[in-house]
Amino acid sequence: MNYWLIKSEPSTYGWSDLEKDKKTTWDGVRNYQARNNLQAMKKGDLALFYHSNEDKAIVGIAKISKESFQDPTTKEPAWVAVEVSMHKKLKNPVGLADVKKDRRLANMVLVKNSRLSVQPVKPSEFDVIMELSEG
DNA sequence: GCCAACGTTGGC
DNA sequence: GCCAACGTTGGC
Repeated sequence: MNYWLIKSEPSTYGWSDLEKDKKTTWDGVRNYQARNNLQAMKKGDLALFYHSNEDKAIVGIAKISKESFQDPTTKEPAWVAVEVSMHKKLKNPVGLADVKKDRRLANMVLVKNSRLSVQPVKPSEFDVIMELSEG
C-alpha cells in the first residue's frame, strides 16, 4: 500500500465537492512527474487531499478506486487519470505551516517541491499527518 | 498582486 | 544540446 498527496484549489474542486460526489476522475494532469505518480497508484492506495492557494491545508483522505487509464480530457496518449473516492475527512485540517513546523516532515515533497500536483508520501510521513490531524 | 521556482518551448 | 524566453503554479 502506497501513500500519495493530491492537490487541488478548493475553488476548482475542493474536498466538499468530493464529499458531495463520493468519487471523481482525477484528470487534467499535464506534468510528467505527476503523471508518473498517477501511473504508479494502485487500487486501495490512500491519498492526502490538499487544498492549495486558499486553504493551504491537508483536509481529507481519498482512496484510489480505479488505477490509471487514458485521461478523458485529452486524446494524447501521454496523459492518464485515476478515479479517487472519498475516504475520510480529517478531524482537524493540517496546514502547510504545521507541516513546515514539524521536523519529521522536513523532507516531504510538499515542502521540497510545492509545485508538484501529485506527490508520493512516505508511510512515516502519513502517520505524522494522521497524528497532527488528531489535534 | 507580486514574485520565486520550476517546467516547457524553440532558436541557434 | 544549450540556454534564453516564456508560461504557470502557488506561497506570501
